Amino acid sequence: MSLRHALLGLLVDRPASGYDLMKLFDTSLAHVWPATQSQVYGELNRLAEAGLVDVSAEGPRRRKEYTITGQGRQELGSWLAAPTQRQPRRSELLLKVFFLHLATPEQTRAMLAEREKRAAADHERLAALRAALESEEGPLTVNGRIALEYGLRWAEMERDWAGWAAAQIEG
Amino acid sequence: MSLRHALLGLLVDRPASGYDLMKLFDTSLAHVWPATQSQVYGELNRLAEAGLVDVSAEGPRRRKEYTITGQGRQELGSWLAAPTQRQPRRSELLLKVFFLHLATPEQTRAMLAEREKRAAADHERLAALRAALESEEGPLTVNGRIALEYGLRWAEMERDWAGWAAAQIEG
DNA sequence: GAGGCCATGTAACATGTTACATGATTGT
DNA sequence: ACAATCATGTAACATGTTACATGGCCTC
Repeated sequence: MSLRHALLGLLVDRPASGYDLMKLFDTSLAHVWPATQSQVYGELNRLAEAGLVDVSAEGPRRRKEYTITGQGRQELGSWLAAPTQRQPRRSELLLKVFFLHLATPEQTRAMLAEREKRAAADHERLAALRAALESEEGPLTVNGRIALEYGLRWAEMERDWAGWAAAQIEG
Repeated sequence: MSLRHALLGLLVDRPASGYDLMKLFDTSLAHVWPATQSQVYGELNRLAEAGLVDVSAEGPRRRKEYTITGQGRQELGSWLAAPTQRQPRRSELLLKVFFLHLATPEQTRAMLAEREKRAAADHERLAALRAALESEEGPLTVNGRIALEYGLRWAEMERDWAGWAAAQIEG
């Protein structure tokens, strides 16, 4: 149900239409919580039905502008305060690791090397981004920096793990 | 489509019924690729229809025993060799981080502290498991150790990140 | 007047969850 | 005979993806 909270969170800043929100999903939220058009428009209707947002204005081209309600803010607040499960419960990578004995050592090492390469590339990309952000000011970038750091540390972890894992493979 | 590959992988070892496979999902694959009964039975029927498995025997209580076919092995092999995307594309944690400015510094620090605590607990649990596994022998545990190490490093990363992030919050 | 952007939606499909339905066989 | 376990499935719902449908408005 987090698409719902993502929409509510975006609507706190200012009222917006589904179209506006879609653009925000495609830009700022693209790497954190991607969403499709159908999802956004559908969820906005459900949100309005549930009283968490209101249609505050109608504009040209059937434009509907949504505003978050008090009930919506409350829902968002309790979501933010609630603890979050750690987890991608399903990992295709680890599933492959589970079946490693079904491939040759060469195949396995190649797979892990590929993974290491990708993680290293991601790490470099994010490190460059962090360097670029360091010169910028403003409280708006604090969140971004914290999220970025997560991605950076994760890529680093995975890169190192893949290297270590390849060394464990015998033969 | 990885449920399909998980089933094929399990069937390489030996033929099995849906019931047998469910038990394997609940034990060995529980943390890597959980699956429900409905999914397993449904996918097995689809797999048989696609010719990737055969019903090799029928037993008491309508038991159907499935065996992987040559085509099934081929499908499994190419899946194992193919590169895997890095990714949980959606992260509820990072979504909350994105909206951190909507909560008070106290709430934010509490949320991050909770996360740190959970990651630390997971880390300890896995470290104990690794220690227990160290005394065991056999090539069957190599995979398990590699997967375990991933979880361990991830928990460590998250624990440290949460501590660092909490320190970034002002006020 | 034509092309591009604004704007909202529906339909079909894939995957996964939860709950329910049904019954056979085995061991005590 | 009764309970536990074996065994397979269906139905309803939630979430997400892809493709398609429809049309208004603005600028050149």
